[in-house]
Amino acid sequence: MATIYDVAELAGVSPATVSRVFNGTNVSEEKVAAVRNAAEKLKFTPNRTARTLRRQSSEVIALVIPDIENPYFTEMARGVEDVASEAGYSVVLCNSDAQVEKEATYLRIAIAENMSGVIIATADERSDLDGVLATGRPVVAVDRSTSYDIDSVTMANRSAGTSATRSLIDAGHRRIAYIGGPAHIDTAAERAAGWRSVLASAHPGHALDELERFTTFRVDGGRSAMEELLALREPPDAVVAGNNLIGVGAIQVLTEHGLTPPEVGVAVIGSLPFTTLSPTAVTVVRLPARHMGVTAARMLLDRIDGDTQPARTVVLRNEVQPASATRR
Amino acid sequence: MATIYDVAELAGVSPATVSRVFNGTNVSEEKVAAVRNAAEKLKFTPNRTARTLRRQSSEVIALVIPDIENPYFTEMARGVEDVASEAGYSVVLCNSDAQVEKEATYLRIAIAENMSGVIIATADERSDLDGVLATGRPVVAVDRSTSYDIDSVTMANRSAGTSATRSLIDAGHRRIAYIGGPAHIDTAAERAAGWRSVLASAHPGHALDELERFTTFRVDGGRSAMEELLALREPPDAVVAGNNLIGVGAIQVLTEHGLTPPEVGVAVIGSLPFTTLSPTAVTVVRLPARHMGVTAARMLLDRIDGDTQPARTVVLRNEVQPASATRR
DNA sequence: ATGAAAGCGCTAACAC
DNA sequence: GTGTTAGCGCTTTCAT
Repeated sequence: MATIYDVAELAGVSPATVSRVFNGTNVSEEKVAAVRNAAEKLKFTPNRTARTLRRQSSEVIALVIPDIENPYFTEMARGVEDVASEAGYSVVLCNSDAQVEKEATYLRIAIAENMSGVIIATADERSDLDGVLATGRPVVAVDRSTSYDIDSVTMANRSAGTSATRSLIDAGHRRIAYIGGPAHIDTAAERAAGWRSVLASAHPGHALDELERFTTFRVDGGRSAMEELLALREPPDAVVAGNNLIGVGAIQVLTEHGLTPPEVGVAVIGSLPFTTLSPTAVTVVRLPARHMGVTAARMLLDRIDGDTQPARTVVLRNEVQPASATRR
Repeated sequence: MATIYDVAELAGVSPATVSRVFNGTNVSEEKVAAVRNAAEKLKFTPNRTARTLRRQSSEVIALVIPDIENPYFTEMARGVEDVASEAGYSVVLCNSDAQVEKEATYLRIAIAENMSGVIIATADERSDLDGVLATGRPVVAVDRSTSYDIDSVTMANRSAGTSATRSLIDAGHRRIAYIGGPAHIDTAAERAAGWRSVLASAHPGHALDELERFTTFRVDGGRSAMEELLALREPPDAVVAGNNLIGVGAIQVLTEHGLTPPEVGVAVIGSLPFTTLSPTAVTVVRLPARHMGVTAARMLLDRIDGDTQPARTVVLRNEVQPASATRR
């Protein structure tokens, strides 16, 4: 690989001049031309590692998410990527697999590679951001909030829970269960709280506990919880799914039991990825995944550019698409 | 951030010794202890950028895929990631969006960042690997083959096409259409060829052209092609979908027209991601996405370790799951 | 506007 | 086994 020294020699200038040409500072027209020419001839690509070492920062941001196979997060990733690459940054996708240890490893890498910032959907409430923050790098939390005083982009989780539940009530359902992600993740807890509050006021005095299930944010979680609910002496006549994958699992189980929605009512918090269901059968509370990614990326870039205002918290709205609505 | 010099000073040794401790070469027990101690105290993390610059290679591999939102590719990514991280490598996921230009940008970054290798599902037959290959970095092609003489992992695409089509014939369908990805992508062409050959021998003399559709490997591609097919004066009674997303799109349209499978027969090449359909309604030819990623990663690591044998071509088998089979 | 030179943090000869 | 030292390729003062 050619270096700036090779280019400098061929162009008859100093390495510093070559560097300047590639960084857009004051160089005379002729020299610029000479350098570009030489660079072309040698197929020169500036070595980013060297630049990063020298500059102590690289145009790379880390996006740490708990499940790369969940379309919700890949959609978010697209949002991040679009904004970032527009600004000349690359995005490194890191899959923490919802494990704090893996997450920690990736954060360490982000530091060690001099990345300029991190956008993270934390694995857990035990996620440790001390290390990154100590280096002064900006960190933006997405999807889930943290106990740190940092920028965060979340959405109206509680209201997502209430909207989903209400649409089921409006459709005439009475015994409405909730299946959500791990109770210790704030999004899951908030959505459950929304469900609970609606039911509490609709049917005061009814016991809700046996209708509430906390599981993983994955298809198998939705499946097993739905099986449990169906095995109840008095099964629910509707269910709120706490995220897209839980929704898929729940619907799978219902279908297998011959209870295809809307026979049993289903409201999903999150878009049904690649659904093949009739769009009228299920209520969907669409989450602003992409928008979230876009917003987080913008905030992070601001910080990278030196913005020092107090930590901002952005809460995005959701969009309910009741079971009766027409497609798109 | 602390450097090896800081650690060296605190531990009372030379920087070289610190480096040795972190790279597992011969150092006396006491010094190892002293260094680890000092490192701990200073919260020292080796700076990878510097190491990379010095070593001229980094423990990062690039995985370039055309659609990060397609579960097929994320599943593959998981396979790559698992093998890579086991071996101490990180994986950078790059989304080419099926555009040769974006792909080229990422390949340039891979070079400029001294990454040690690339696994790529090319965007196109015009994909240009000259640059990376010229640097001597190993490149492994996955999913799609290339015109370069490099390791590649693909699967039995033609036979996937024939299996899918046969299962439809076995189920009693006669007028079987095919919707596939862009004709210039080899996987799409091969799968179509499989379909064509089965029909040609089953119904010799029948015209196939009007039943064959090439579109994008995305949901909207499947949707529009299915709409076209249904608009035919003599619509098909079954369809082979060339990939998972096309399958989703086709099934969506069929459902919207009240033709829920198996009313119209559907065979999908690729797993239906997060399907909520009854598993008995649709034939699925499962593709070894994860296995493909695993294999490619192993091959790449071999090459990184200096393996110089001639380029290998691995073709993986698929697994047919006919419409009547039970789940999982 | 341009060049000389120092140095980012690490590793790998090379000496001892 | 351990220290000394010379770079890896780039950017950035500081002179000129």
